[in-house]
Amino acid sequence: MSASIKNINDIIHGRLRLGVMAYLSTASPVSFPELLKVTEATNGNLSTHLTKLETAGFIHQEKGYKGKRPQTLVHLTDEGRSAWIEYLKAMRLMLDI
Amino acid sequence: MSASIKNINDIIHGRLRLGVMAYLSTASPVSFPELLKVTEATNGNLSTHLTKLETAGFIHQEKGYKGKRPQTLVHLTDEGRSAWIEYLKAMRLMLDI
DNA sequence: ATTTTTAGTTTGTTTTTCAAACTAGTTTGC
DNA sequence: GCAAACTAGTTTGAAAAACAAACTAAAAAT
Repeated sequence: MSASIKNINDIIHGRLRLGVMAYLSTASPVSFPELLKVTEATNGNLSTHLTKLETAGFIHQEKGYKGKRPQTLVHLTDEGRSAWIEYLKAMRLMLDI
Repeated sequence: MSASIKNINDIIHGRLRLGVMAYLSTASPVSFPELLKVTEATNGNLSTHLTKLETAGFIHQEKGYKGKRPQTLVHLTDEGRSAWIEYLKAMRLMLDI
């Protein structure tokens, strides 16, 4: 079947996580606050979904400091980039675009 | 923001419902059993999601008979087609494809 | 006539999503 | 210098969604 939903990665497909991945695919690393802005998510929600993406191995959260303030930099991993490319392929097929 | 996840219709975006809508966009009406086959969903799951799509006004379930057996034909509504087109637009933008 | 198959729906559990509340430290205003 | 407000997140509990097992109901097959 050409339009198989089986090939859609559910970790990436979730609405907020999709936004994060799409953004990271063009800009990585990105700070937590910047992701907050572009996704318009709440802190808690973003935090949870980043954890999920990290557990899946698609991103890495680098905990550091910017001056004296803590700052988390979110990196797209190689695995994440591969998964993203696969996701795009699957969606193109499914959506016929 | 160009890649806003806000524009992604959540009713359509759900994995199984996305499969249903994608299929219906190229073939409507379609019988319940055929949808079962192409989506590889369980009956209960498909039934639930069709109800959700119908409540949203995106499909219509025509309950009729094929010979003596009951047969549900699932139609994409005009509203459903519009929503699908919007969804495609939003995804193209988001995925940059 | 009993078993199997078709065509679904209902229901209860599991998973996911979400945002309010919380922690911890920093900067700013008085 | 200290109280208030802000930054940067995490934890947690409630609500929603997903899922499949169990059920209903009728037809077809044996």
